[in-house]
Amino acid sequence: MAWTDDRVEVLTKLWAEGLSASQIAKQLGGVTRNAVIGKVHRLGLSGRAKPSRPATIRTTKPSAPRTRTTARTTTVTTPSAPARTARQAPAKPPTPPVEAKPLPSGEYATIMTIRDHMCKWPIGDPSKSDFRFCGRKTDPSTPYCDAHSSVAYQPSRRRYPGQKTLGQTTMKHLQKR
DNA sequence: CCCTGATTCGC
DNA sequence: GCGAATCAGG
Repeated sequence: MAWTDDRVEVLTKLWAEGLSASQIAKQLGGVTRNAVIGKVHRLGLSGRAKPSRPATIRTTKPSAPRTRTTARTTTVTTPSAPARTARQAPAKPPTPPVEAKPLPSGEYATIMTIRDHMCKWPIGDPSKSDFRFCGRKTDPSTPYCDAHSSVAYQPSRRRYPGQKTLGQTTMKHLQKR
């Protein structure tokens, strides 16, 4: 399929809107995302919202030795006691009553800012960069705030027949895979 | 493994 | 000019 003027127009528009190449390709139809990207480059509009990102320097030369110019240790100033790793995902066996809610105050705790007495309920995907902790105030005895404690330690309502419900005796349920 | 864009190069 | 193949990264 040829790049007609109006198709290019659509491409340009969608690209400017921030759609991904594959999405644009899907919408245009008849082209792959590679085609879209290729066209985008040929049109000279490769980087759209590039806040201070001159160009992703890429040594793409099969025969060219790669010069690794890395080594950049981020200096981290951790106040005091390092936050213990908050593990254990929500774990929704029978019924996930409440999902993790962001802070009402709009604040979030990151792995950097989490401290003692801050709720360590995970919010988001730990593998993502937007991973946060609840961060609300907690009792000294619990890693979670009230709301999240009630979720985390919820006594399994309906257990299998023959098994008694065990209240909140599960402080140390490790999750293994 | 899914996705993203970037680049190369034969067509 | 085009875009598949490939690469590099998230």
